[in-house]
Amino acid sequence: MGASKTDHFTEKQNQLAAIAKALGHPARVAIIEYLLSVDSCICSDIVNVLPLAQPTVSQHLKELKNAGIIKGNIEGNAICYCINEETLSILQAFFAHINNHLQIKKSNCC
Amino acid sequence: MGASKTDHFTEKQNQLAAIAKALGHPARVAIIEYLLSVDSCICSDIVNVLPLAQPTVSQHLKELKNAGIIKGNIEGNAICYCINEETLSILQAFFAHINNHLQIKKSNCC
DNA sequence: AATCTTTATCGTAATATTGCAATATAATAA
DNA sequence: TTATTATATTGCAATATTACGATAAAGATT
Repeated sequence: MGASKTDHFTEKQNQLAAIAKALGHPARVAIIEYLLSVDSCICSDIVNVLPLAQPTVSQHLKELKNAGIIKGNIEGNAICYCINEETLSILQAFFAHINNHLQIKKSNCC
Repeated sequence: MGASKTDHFTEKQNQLAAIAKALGHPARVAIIEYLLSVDSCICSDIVNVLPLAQPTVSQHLKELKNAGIIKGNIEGNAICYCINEETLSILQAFFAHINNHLQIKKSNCC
């Protein structure tokens, strides 16, 4: 088929997968890292930083925005992008949950 | 094109993206959650738990294994899968890094 | 107004992913 | 040996992703 069977999974599972998926491209990781490295969150030169054409960068930004990982405000001529902590905290909570379980189990069969 | 331009990004960025990508499917999130819920890591019935055909589950397990998120040992007739903490800790470190930077900045322009 | 700058959208080609039936492999049980 | 059980592989169809040139949209500058 090609389409994921999202209906058969829980909302939480789909939500986690969607966030992880949005981070699942080096360009989008690079965008996040760049947003972190810049003092302000005005990022009008993000295209010049990435080794990709402007429409491609725009597409990646759109996906990060759709996943709720970044927020974008119109700031005159440019767009002001910054990281949405709330969304990333969902993934963080997932990892905390994993760690918690692994510590309880400590099953070293592998 | 369709292929990601991995050459133009750092190894770290590609590594983070690969791990996130592997988690970027609800079935694979469900597999991780199931591995956590089971006391032992002998998971011979993982196919019955997921709403997908056996070859599809096998494919998802392969991807998690390729990304280093799970480890699998042959255990007689079945396969013993369990979570690889090391790999997930890479993503955790990334999030810790993000949080650290966001706390330093506290730029609320969005 | 005319131009520049920045970002978004459209269209399209190349490639990747998802899912499953059919089949293969390999260890166990009868 | 002949099932049985558990997992992997192959092949293929449907769909999604990635990338970019061309073009559009919208505010800023001259």
